[in-house]
Amino acid sequence: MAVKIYNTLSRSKEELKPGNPPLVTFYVCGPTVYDYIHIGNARVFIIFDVIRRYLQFREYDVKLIQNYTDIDDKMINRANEQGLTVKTLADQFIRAYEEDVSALRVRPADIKPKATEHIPEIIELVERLLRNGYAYIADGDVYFDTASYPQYGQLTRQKQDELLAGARVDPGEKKRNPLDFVLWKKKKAGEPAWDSPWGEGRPGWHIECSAMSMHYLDDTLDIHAGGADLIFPHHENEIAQTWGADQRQLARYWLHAGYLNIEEQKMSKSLGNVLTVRSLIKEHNPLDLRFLILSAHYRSPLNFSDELVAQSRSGRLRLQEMIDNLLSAHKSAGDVFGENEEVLAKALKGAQNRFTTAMDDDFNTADGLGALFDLARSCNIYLKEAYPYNGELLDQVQQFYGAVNDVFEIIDLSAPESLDDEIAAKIERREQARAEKDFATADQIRDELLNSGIILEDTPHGTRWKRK
RNA sequence: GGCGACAUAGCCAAGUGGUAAGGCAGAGGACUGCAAAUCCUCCACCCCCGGUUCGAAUCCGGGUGUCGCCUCCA
Repeated sequence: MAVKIYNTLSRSKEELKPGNPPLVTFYVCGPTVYDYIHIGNARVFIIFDVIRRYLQFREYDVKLIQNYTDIDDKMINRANEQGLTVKTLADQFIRAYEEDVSALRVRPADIKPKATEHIPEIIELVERLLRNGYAYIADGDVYFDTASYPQYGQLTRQKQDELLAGARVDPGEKKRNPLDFVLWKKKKAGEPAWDSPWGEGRPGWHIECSAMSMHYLDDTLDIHAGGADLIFPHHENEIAQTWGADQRQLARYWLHAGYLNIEEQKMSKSLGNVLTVRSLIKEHNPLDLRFLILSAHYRSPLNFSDELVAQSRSGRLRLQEMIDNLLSAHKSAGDVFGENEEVLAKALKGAQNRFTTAMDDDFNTADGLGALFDLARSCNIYLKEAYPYNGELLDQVQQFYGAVNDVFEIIDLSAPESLDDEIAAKIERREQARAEKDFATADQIRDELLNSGIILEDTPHGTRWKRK
């Protein structure tokens, strides 16, 4: 069995065949750090985080690069608005990005390059493009000459003349052809700039990803990923640049995450419905947000609303509850192995297979979740029917959820904390009262504990507690 | 105008030829001193019309609808 991924370039699912297995080189287009990230951005970073983790689960050695775009028009405009230097703005929002994304349990990339720290590589790449005849200089700007690259449009699946129909040239640009795009932008007054063979200026947006991925990985990338809106022009342009420089493809597999809508509407500033991660994590558990994002296939459009977060939370808590029960069941585990154990062992095996099959098939996280819920039911039945429990089997189930959670990270697997003596004594006293059928006292203690955030649940095998 | 995606129960959603996973919500029941949790049962003629096939949610054709890209955008 192999991992299959949908390649935007071929518009079909392909078996993942990395250039140098078990290494998988993986480049994700990172944020332009001019503002806080929103939930749409978060979807992209979460899903590629999960894909990265799944590849690791499948024992690939993943090397993840994710850049920061810290110089471009948006950066300059925002810095001017706020009276900051571009550098200060970038530092501020790189920090904010890292805080937000870490709250969402997205693990940091292995390499996090910044455009401004790779100007020499960018200049070198532009020079190569000029040398190879894929670019031209126009009054201090350098443009990629799309006419010199007949395959231009391959990722978008559009012929150049078709693309041309909607293209537009900004006043002040000196392109030969509307499809041409800027590689190096001549300095305007008050803008940050670097010296180059073509005079002072700064890199165009698309060139940085090509330059940095070529710098850190001198071979074709295995996977290049980003949001669906990056297909054109960003990724199309990256492909063209890399080919122009080296006559090779930038990446083998192109992955694109679908859009996230807010209440059925596109998120946009004009609609005023941009939801930042920063504000969302104040009211929602980040694990609920992860669960919501994983509940749909990553290429499908996904809607976002408070109701959907609530649905996700209820479902997620069902898994969390089961895990909590599982952890506390260990206390009374033995080593009997009978019919109940057989049933659960079989369910475990089924879930393991189904999870891997689902995820192997272009990262079908929704089906993967289905596998987790099916097993959860089997576990609940086991915990109800079989007693004493089989410790080894419980371990195996727990390990599976641990491994899977290492990919999805939607539940909290930390060992139950211990109670302080005072509370433990209260629980003890309540047990005593219940044994004597003094339910008034028992209920009073339960209420007391509830007020201090402890929920009690009576099971046939003793009383369990959990935090509210 | 060009290119493309999608349409499955109240809601979310999987399922690419063999009589519809899973979750949320809802109804009934079991368990419980009560509660919580849990379990059991119930809840879909897969947008429409044709076609291919022994057999289609799944393939083909034609509709209808929603959305996206072609312009900065995750």
